[in-house]
Amino acid sequence: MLTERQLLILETIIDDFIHTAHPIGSRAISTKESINLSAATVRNVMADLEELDLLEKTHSSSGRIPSEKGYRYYVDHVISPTIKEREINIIKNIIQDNIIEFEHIVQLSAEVLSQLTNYTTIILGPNEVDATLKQIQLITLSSQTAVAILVTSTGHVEHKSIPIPKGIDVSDFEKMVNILNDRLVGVPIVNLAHTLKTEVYELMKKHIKEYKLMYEYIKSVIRYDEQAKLYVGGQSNILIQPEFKDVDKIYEFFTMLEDEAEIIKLLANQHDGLKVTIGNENEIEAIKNFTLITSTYKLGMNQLGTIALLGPTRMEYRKVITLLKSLSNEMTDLLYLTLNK
Amino acid sequence: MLTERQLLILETIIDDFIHTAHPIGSRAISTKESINLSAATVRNVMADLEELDLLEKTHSSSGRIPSEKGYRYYVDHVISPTIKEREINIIKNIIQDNIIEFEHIVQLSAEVLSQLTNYTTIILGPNEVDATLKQIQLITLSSQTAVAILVTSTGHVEHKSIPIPKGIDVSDFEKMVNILNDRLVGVPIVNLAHTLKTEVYELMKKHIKEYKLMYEYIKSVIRYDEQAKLYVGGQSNILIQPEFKDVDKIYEFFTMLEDEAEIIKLLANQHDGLKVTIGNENEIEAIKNFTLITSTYKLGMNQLGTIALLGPTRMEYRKVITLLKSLSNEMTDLLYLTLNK
DNA sequence: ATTAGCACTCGAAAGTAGAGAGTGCTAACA
DNA sequence: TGTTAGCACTCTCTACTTTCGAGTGCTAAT
Repeated sequence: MLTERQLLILETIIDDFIHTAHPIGSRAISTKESINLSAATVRNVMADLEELDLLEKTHSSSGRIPSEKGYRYYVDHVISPTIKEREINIIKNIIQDNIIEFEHIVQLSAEVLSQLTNYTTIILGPNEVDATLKQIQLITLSSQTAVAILVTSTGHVEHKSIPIPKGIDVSDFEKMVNILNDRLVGVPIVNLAHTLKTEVYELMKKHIKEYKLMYEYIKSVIRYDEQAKLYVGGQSNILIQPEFKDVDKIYEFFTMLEDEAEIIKLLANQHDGLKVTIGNENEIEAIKNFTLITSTYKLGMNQLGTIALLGPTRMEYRKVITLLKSLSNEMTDLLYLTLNK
Repeated sequence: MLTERQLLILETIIDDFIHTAHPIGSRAISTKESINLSAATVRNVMADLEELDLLEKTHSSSGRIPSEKGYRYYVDHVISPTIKEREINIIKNIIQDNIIEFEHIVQLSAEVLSQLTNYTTIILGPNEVDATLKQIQLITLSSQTAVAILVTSTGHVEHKSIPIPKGIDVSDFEKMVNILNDRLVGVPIVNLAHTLKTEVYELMKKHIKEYKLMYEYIKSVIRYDEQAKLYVGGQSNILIQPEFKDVDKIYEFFTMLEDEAEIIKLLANQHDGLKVTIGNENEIEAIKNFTLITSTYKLGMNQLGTIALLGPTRMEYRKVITLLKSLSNEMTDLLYLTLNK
């Protein structure tokens, strides 16, 4: 357990470093209003904190910077969320003024969040595992092309244009749509293929001429795109941070962001609530120099998605955590309001 | 008009510079197999080409680099598209193996193009000005929320989730959908609002209880999102280019890419066919250091979209132009095949 | 326990020197 | 007359050195 003095100095150093990105010396701390100690005394405390692995030096005679453990301590013990009403209101207003389209809200939130924080925002869109099929439609555009549209109970719309194989009679299409709507509506998205095989196939045999061909066709239609919607906002913000002087680092960062599969994996596994992962605590190699803060937003009992902020370990934790918490609450409320009443 | 020798040397210098990004000296040119001249002679020719503003020096005793005018000359006079079958086949195969969803094809093409060229690809999706409404649907998710789905004749699907205002009777919804499908199908997308007002409004008066409320509601539904689909691929590729040593430049570039409105403006105004815009020929300040190559792809008579490549003025023009031409042809063919037969 | 003083360390910035690539010009050559 | 070899000159790039200052740890005094 740290003494009060140690805690005060640790906090002051981290706060300072978060804003300057330069190592903090003992003199700079001792001149602070809140601290009535000489530089020498501060040096002693700093040495203690270094002994505890909460601070580091970049070289033998440099000032101190926080270690990852230091940040962790700071996040766990020091931060008392000071709510910045102004910024939260910005988000509230923007969201409420734009109740138009669900996915639009998510995107917008990402942008606003990124602007307010100057970090990169990643939003993993609604996870549809619990959704059921609300309606399915096949619309023929020409004798050779059709558009398939699937609507889920959560209001998500999936569509594909697919060429109609030769041999399938257009008149069979309507029959088919009726059968599908009769049998598949209400079925969980993830079970569609299975239900098609067990329940619908026999029916098709009776009513559809080229039922084998049609079956293969429908199978490809309902193959639900597992791929979650990913939205990344404010990528360029990361370039403002002074730790990105190096083009190699920038390249690494952007390449990482382009690997959607990896990011989805990263975000999909987050548990409920807010989580801060600092530096090497991250499992993915490419972001071991970053801090990732994730927060989930929900609809009723079903987890829907994840909002994340990605920035240097030197992050404005206080501000960011407050904002993120408030945003995911706001979105949860809003989605609940929009979709569930 | 340039002499044959001048042309040869200009071409050789540009070719070289495109790959090395370093100023080219006279000796380097004279040792080339294709050139049987001494360095001194080459120097004389180079001085002539500089006089013509086709080459530049970075400082008084440096080698030469192409000027923007030089690139322009190179693009207009020198390039004889040497088709790289291998790369074109890569694109062909990828496109043909994935005839699933129209927008998917566009995205995929952007990715492949970016990988093959190492530049940033921007694709401006289908411009739907000539499309007509194929079908409209309103699906109620709950007593308070509905999803509206619009399908166009080109197979484009637009959807929105919209809260149902209090006062609208759910039973009126079906009537409404019937009226809409009866009267709006076949109407050009851009005229929907007008037709709704002139033709549908009167009908609504007769059949719908809260027709005023419903009218406002439907109006918001059919407000077609003009916003074209923009897809940017391979952003990080630009970082490979040696001219991007400078973080400021990188920042400028990415900020520009994030300004979608600006980019859409840039690409939407392109005429048919392939167009190369070098450096200061670009109207937008932020890309005056870049070359933009655009190519349109079409469906029948209607222009559909624009594919663009953005890279340093030192660009592999030969390769890029060939690829882009072939890709837009390929996409034109494919879309024609998919949507129009 | 706290602080002032001091010698020491290290990195960042500025200055210096030399090497190398390239040019333009002149004079010789085919 | 067009081409080439030779040479002095220019400018950048790199490596090395020097200097400066911020910061530390230790010791001794308060």
